Amino acid sequence: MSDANSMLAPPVTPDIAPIQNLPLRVQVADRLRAAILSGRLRPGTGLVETALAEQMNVSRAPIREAIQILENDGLVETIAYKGKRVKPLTAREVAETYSLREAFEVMAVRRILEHRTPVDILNVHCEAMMAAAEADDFEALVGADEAFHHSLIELADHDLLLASWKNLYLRIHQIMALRNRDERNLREVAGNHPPIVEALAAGQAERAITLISEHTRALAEFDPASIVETS
Amino acid sequence: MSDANSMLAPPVTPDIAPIQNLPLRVQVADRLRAAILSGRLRPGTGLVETALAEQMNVSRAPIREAIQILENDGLVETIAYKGKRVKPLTAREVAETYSLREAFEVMAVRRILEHRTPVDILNVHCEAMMAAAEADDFEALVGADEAFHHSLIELADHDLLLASWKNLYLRIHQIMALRNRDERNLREVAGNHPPIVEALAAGQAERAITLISEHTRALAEFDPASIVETS
DNA sequence: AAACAATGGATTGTCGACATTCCACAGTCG
DNA sequence: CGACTGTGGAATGTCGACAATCCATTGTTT
Repeated sequence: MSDANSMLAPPVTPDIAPIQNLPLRVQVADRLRAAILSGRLRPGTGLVETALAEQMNVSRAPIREAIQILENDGLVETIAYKGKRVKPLTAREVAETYSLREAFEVMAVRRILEHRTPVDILNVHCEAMMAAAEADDFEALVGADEAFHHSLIELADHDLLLASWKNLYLRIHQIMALRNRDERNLREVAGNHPPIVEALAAGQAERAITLISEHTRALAEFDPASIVETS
Repeated sequence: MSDANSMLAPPVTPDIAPIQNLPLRVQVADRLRAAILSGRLRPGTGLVETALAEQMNVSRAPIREAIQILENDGLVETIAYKGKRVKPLTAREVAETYSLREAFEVMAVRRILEHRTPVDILNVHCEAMMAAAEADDFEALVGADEAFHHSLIELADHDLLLASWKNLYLRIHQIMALRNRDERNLREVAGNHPPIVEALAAGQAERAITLISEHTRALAEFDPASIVETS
């Protein structure tokens, strides 16, 4: 039986997948977050603990904790003794979200240039975007775009910046899911990425910062008004 | 009885002060936060729910929620089924905290200049700092410094930036409480503020950005190594 | 003696029940 | 009619008890 290796060979048998036992609050939070980010739970929707608990067949405790997690994500707000609801999105918040994102991405670019970090990996994502645009695969295009920017922030080698950016990007996910996405414009904007990589690789600070700044602003200007909720 | 005014006159009677009934979790969170920010609860200290519940004479539920609030503040971390503890501070985290703060303050300065926002209010805090320095009142000096920067961010008129800055400043509080503060240097640094206000008032963009950037970096360079925890 | 299994303590995770608070709606008094 | 009062429902807030998990330590087997 002790055939050859002393270490356990990774059992790649697909049958018995790695059984994951996450706390209920995490499972609940993940589900609710996905629902919010996909737009299925629209801003303003009330979240009632007892109802959710019954629907998901768990007690209220994990529901409460899950909702608090989403509150930390900035996706839900609580009004004491009254109720919790998906945080409404005002036009102002949307604008602020994008402007803060711009600041984060500019900061990342600055750090990449200061440290002369290699940026080859960004080309991979650029190519993925091109391929997605060719294949008319809109979802893949959006995914590659996020991967590009995520990598950009990661290259800045700044954990706190990365965490802040991720948190902010949650809301960007939500915004993108809610508005009528104009596929043509987005496809245009996709073409902005390669020049950014070029400027970074060439160490052209001013140009890189200007490009990333304008790129982020372009993303913000799709339709900043189609989100506002009244109820 | 209906003496003169139709509206209820504000009963300034000091006897019956506005009784405030905050949720227990908030009271608990406030207390714990104060303890952490003041350095009484040092990084690495374990937080045991049952112990805290008994000490504070409440059940575990509000304790759990309070700790989760502190987790959102970035002051506490949880290891599932094992324990919760005050988040240890690494030298890297301290450096990242200050560099992100710099980015926030620079962003605020940029916005203030773009909108030509009047900055008179900042002079008030500058004067308060001078007075505190004269009177050798260290606590007041620190307080006025925070008030200055808080006002600076507020003038940027960007709610999301303000919220992010406040959250970040929590950790700066903690850091300042933990390290051996060098009063002389801080008093020197205090003198940096008036030129910033001047540059802002004069609309000198480059100068203002450079000044606020250098000022923030100076704050970071007190003693970036006296914090690290091992336990 | 070394490796493995089991047991116990400590801590968090989850549950169901009860308490508190707020709001809206009715009811009453002027 | 208008304003105040009270009552009910609905939601969150809090509680105490039990379950699940991890880790260290002990015991056992080879």
